[in-house]
Amino acid sequence: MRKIKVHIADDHQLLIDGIEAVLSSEENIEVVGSSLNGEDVLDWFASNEADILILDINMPKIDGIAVLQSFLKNGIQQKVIVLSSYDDTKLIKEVLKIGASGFLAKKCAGEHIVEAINAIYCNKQYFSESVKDKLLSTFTNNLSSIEEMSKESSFFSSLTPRETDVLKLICKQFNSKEISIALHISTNTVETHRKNLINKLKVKNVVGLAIYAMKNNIV
Amino acid sequence: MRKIKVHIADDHQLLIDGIEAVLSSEENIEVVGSSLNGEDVLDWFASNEADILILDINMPKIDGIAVLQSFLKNGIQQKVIVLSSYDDTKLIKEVLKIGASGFLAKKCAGEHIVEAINAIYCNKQYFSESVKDKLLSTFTNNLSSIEEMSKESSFFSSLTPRETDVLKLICKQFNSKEISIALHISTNTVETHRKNLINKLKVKNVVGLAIYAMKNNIV
DNA sequence: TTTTACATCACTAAAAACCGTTAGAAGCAA
DNA sequence: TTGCTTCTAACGGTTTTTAGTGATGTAAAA
Repeated sequence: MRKIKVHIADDHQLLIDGIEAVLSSEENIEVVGSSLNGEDVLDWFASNEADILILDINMPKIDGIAVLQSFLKNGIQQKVIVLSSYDDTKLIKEVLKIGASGFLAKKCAGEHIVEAINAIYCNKQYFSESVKDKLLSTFTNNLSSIEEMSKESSFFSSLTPRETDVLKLICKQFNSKEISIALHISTNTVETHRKNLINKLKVKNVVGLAIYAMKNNIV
Repeated sequence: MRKIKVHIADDHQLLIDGIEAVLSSEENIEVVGSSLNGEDVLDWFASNEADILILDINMPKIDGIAVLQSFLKNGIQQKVIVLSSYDDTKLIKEVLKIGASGFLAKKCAGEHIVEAINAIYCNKQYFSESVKDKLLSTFTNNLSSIEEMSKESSFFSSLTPRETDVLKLICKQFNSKEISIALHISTNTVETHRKNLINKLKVKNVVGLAIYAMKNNIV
C-alpha cells in the first residue's frame, strides 16, 4: 500500500514531534519531513515532494501565508492543511483563497488531523468544527460576505523590509523618536511608516500593530 | 514497575495529543489526565494526583502562573514542568520562584520532555538548552541579577477584574473614550486604570500592555 | 477597628500618536 | 521610457496618551 507522504511545518519542534507521534500509529500515513520555519519549507519543497503539507501560519522569517503565496506564484499545486492558534475568520478565508485545502485550529484533537489528511488526500476539503462554526456565522451575519472577501484581500500583503524594522521597534515599546534614532532616519519618516502600517494592516492604532506582529511572529 | 503519572495542561488539544503520543512509547511514563485550561487543572488536582504536571503558561481563564500561585497558596507540593512559547527570562525566573521545577520552550524537541519528566521525578531540575542560554546570559550581563529578581517580583501579580476589563478593550483597539462608554465609567477612570496597568506590569505604553495580554492569553 | 485594596473621578500639562497630503530620489521591471 | 514600489521627508493640525497628584466611597481583611 502506498502511504500518504506528509511534511510538517511548525516553529515548535515539540508540536512537530507530537503530530509525528500521533501519525505514527496510522499505517497509511508517513511523515517524510519537517521544517521549523517558512524558509525551510520552501527549501525542502524545492528538491522533495510530499502529498500533504501541514503548515502552521505563525512562523518566523517567512510565515505560512507567504509560503502559500510562493506556491501560488510558482504554480505549485500542493495540498496544504493550515494550522493555526487563532481561528480568525479573516485568516481562514485568506488561506482558503490562496490555496489551502483545509484548516485546523490547534485546539482541535489529534484524531482530526488524521481525518483531515485522509480527506484532503482524496481531494476533499476539511475544517475543524470550530472553524466551520466561525465561517457559518459570518455568512449568516453578513450576506455581502463575498464582496467583503475581495475587499479583505491583500490583507496579508507582506510588509516592506523597512516597515518590518519599524514594526519590530514599535513592539519593543519604542516611540517614534527612539525609532528614528535607532534607524538613523527622521521622526517624520517613522511616522509615515507607522501610518502606512496602520493603513496596510487595516488596524486602528499601535495596539493593532503589536497584535498583528505577535500573531505573525514578527516579535 | 511503578509508572510516573503525568498530567498535561495546554489549551491546544492537538499539543496534548501530541505529547501523549510521544510519551506513549515510554514504558515508565503514564498520562493520567489532561486539561485545556487552568480552571480544569485546579479541579482535577482537587480530587486526583499526578507525579508531574506539564503546564502551559498561556491558557484561557486561569493561566499557568495563577495555577502555580494557587498551588503555592494552598501548600500543594506539586512537581511542575512549565511549557511556554516564549523563553522570556522574566517568565522563567518568575515561574521558578513560584514553584516550577523545570522549564521547556515549545520549540524544543519531544525527546526533551521525556528527559525532563525523568529528571524532575528524581527531584532534579530541568531546563531546555535555549532556556539555559537565556538564563546564563542574564547572569553574565548583569551581576546584580539577584536584586533584580526581587524587584521583578510581583511582576505577575494578577490584575484586578476591572483592570482586566480595560486591558481587554485596549486590545480591541478601543481608545479611552470608547472604553469609558463600553464600561459606563468616566474617561478619567479609564485613564487611571491604564496608568495602573502600565505601572503594575512595568511596561512603557499600550504596546507593552497589548503584548502582555497576548502572551498571557487575555486576548 | 483600622488598614488595605479596589474602583471611581478630577485637573493639568507635556508628550506622543494620528490624519491627510504631498513629493523627491532610487531602483526595478514591463 | 514609463510606471511601480520603496524609502525618505515634510507640514499643519487634531486627538489621544501619558505622568503626576489628589480625593472619595466601599468592602474585605487583619
